[in-house]
Amino acid sequence: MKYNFNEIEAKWQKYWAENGTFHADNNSDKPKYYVLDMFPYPSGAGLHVGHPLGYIASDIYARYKRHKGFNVLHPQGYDSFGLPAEQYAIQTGQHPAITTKTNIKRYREQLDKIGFSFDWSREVRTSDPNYYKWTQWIFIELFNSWYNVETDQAEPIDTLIAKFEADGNATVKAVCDDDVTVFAAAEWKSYSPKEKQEILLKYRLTYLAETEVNWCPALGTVLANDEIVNGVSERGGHPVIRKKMTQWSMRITAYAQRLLDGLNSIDWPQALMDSQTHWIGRSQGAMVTFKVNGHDANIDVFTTRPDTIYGVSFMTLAPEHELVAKITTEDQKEAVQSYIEATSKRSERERMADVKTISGVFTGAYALHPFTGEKIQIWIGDYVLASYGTGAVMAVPCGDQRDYDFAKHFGLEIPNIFENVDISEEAYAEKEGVKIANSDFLNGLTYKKAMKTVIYEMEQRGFGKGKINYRLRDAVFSRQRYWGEPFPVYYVNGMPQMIDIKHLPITLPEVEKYLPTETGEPPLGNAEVWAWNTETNEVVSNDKIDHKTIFPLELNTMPGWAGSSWYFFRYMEKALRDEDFASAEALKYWENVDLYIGGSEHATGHLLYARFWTKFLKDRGFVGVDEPFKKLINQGMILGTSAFVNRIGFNLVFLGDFSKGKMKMEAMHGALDYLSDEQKKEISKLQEKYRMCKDGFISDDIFQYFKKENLKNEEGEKYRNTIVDILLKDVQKELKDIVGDLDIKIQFHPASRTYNLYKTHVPLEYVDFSDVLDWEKLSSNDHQYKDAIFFTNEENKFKVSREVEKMSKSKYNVVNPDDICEEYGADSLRLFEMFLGPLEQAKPWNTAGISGVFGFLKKLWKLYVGEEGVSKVTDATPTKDNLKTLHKTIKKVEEDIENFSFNTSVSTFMICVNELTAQKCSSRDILEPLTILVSPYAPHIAEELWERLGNKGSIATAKFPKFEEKHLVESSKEYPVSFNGKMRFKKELSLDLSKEDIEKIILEDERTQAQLNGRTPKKVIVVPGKIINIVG
RNA sequence: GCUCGAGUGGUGGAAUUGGUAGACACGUUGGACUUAAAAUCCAAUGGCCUUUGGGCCGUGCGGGUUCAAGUCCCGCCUCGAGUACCA
Repeated sequence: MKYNFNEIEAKWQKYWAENGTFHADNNSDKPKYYVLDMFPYPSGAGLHVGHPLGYIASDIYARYKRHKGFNVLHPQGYDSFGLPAEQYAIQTGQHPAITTKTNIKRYREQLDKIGFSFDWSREVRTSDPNYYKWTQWIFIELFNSWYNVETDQAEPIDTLIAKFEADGNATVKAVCDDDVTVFAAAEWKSYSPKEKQEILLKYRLTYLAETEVNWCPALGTVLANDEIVNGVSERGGHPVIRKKMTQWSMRITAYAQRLLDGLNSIDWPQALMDSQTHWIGRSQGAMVTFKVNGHDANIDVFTTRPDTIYGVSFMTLAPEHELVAKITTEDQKEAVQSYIEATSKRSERERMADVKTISGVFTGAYALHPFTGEKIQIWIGDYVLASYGTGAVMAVPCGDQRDYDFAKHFGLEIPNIFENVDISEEAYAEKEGVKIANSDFLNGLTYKKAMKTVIYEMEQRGFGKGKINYRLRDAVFSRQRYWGEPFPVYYVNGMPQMIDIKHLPITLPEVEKYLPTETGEPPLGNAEVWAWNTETNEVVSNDKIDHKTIFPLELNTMPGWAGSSWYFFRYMEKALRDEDFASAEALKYWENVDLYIGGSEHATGHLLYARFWTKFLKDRGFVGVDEPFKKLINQGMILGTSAFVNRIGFNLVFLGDFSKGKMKMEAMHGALDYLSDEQKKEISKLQEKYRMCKDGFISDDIFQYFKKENLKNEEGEKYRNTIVDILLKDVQKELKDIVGDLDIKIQFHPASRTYNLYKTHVPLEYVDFSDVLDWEKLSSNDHQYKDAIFFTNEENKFKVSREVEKMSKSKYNVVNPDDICEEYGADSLRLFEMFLGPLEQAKPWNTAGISGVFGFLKKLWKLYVGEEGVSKVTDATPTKDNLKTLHKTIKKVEEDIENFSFNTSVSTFMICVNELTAQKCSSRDILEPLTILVSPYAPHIAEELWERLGNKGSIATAKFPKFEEKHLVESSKEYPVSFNGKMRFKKELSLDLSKEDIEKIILEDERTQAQLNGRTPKKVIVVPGKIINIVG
């Protein structure tokens, strides 16, 4: 009987769904294990073969853990808020909720076909109001919290208010805005409620503040730092400018150190931890205050090298620095003004691309060196970033290359404060290996000692102190978008008010248009019913706003990362609840995610924010763990193999182009005068047509030849003319149909001597395995190729060229898993995706190899099932070889799964089945355990064979076979015998033999004698059980 | 520029603590079965030489350590990923 995968897979998928086979239990005697995938964004394009790679890996692990006796939680859901749904809505007017629902349905169908062991009963959708109710709840809790530095954790805001009431804020150690002023308890009590709220906002973990944000005009929204790549938006690649706006922010900086420390307790890829470490960017140094000469103003600078303070010869401020306007002298005003204007015009990207150009301007003002009291010039320059540190630097040109270059460029002094160091060419930026000189009390000290000494001195004298600075910025939390979580916030007198938790969720209002309003407000500005009635506690129509009991609601929505920052906790509960996001028992039982699999692109976004929220929830006692994901694996991207056609483009123009006034009269012989208007029109059409189809496509083999030989040489010229001739012939023929015998010549424009070569993606469906393009089908189906000319090779075939790149719709290189499931089955797809290579590695998709795993499954099937569907399995006692094969496989597969080396276990299965087939093994004692081994990888066929073996119910929790060493114990070994490290022959020897015995036997072997050819070996190395090496 | 990772047959990739390089597949070639195709099975398959015994070369390049190096050390080259004036 044939291996009928379609039938088997449908049967078992139905069985699993009907029996709830993979529903996890929150009470169990078994140890728990939580396996999670990064949940997908349900895009309109559906799943491609790259998506399931990580899901297959985690599914194998989840199924393996079930066999190993764990109570496994393996949920799945959808990150269903987001930009693409909204942009689709803008284009089509379709409500994002509807497109999202459609997309989710499609995703679910595709996922189900692959046979994942997901517990769908716990499904999460971030756009579901019953889910985002709790996202809103977390936001409120963040608002109602502050970060106490003394206890090093978040606390309810009430404890802060209590401190204010008792002692004012002087003794409070909190992470807060820089601009808080000191007040006493009495003052606090005298403040109006509004003043109190304004002060508290500076302490809250989520706060509303006017800050410089990344504004993306094209997307009409602000973006967080991690959403910007190379100075442009991650989505769409639009320019981003800096703009001052009032926005919600998350005080993630309060957690900088804990986010850094936490990395030591988790098992994540080094590269990922490195990028988080770098993103957080801890640097240790000092904050130093410089007085501005003649002004009542100070410039604070952060430096990692306070030891070089005597090398300071000027200061540089960012052009945006707030003091610039104040301190600039009358003489320099114009120069400074025009410099600031020039830099502000440059986009972030331009500034980054152009790091070599040194620019800056002197403000005319001077600072006073805190130790020497010397006057030092204050400059502005755009190499100083407003967003890092204090936006100002103390320039030490002898010790910092940027300061050095700046000083050189503007002819500033470069004092040397290092012993025996040449700074005539470049700065000396090393910390170690040098002693400080010309620095008063620091002379002769090394870096470490000088640091300690100078910080101590500065603290004593009161103009500086040791400080740790982080690169990490607070995260902007507002988005000017429609399709996101609405804030549970309304405004009274411009002050934000939280809606009481018991009235959540505040659901997204209906709007007519999803674009921002004309006044620049977010799309929620289009909502007509978007005001909060504080008496009835409901959302009411905007026209009722009276600012007494009915107030306007927040118009921004939350960013994409809000819903994904806590979803892993939601899965711990069986269903959505009214009273909490998950019960305390469920949270306690499941703790955190044991294994998390997903892409590395979330390194500084999702994975950082999720850690931040988890730590916050832990501080406030809502969850019991400090880190959300214990172990994390990044799956590599599956790349698509795109197909290109090479295009050679000529400028095909009529001599005498009367429509463009480019006529060459001598070529015309006045012939045009005889043309009727009708004919002129026809000729115009013809021109238009051939302007449109000025392309010749060249088969790749010919193209490669020309690339090598160049079209300009003689051979190339000949070919070029051939193309031209073919084109010409067509044009002439058509022209003749119009003008009859009139003498109108068609030629190529002189410009056609130049030609362009370029590539165009073609859909993969027109290309076969041997890269041959069905160009006839392509040109008849695809309008843009309708009039194209394809130049084929000698065999009259057209070959495309190939390139490996990221799968995307626009590149026509997307491969859909449904087709594979249909043709080879889900088990083949699963095995094949694993067999492609190591999980973490990026790899191109190439379907050619799928027949290998498919063939394996057929062989596996044939081991159990005979021609007529009769079971081949017998109760025969397994042979020694049978047992050896089985146990070898158990050992390897177990090791491989534990090491996430799924590709090698697929080969192990192949070897095992090949061997058992050769051994004609039919023994149940071998085949039954083998079924369990295969089950995590190819669950459908495993279930079917398990049933055919006479077992009742699912194989899912069958006990993983136990490896027994005794079956692998050998009495002899075929030793490789090497001479000077090169293997020459093999000899079967008993493992009982001593080193001496082995040496003796080997030296007596005639092949050894032949190799030695009379020489005496200098040395004989015998590693028992491994190798023999003879030197000499 | 900096940080990290990777370079192995025609292709994807194996190779435990330094111990038989190329497992397992794909592809290719030849063969069996078949009217034919598909499917299946068998054999060969790193390169070069060969008197058919075998020999030489071979894991990006150049050195080194070692009885033994894809694996360890030093210096380069190439590719990929991340990051980008971080004071």
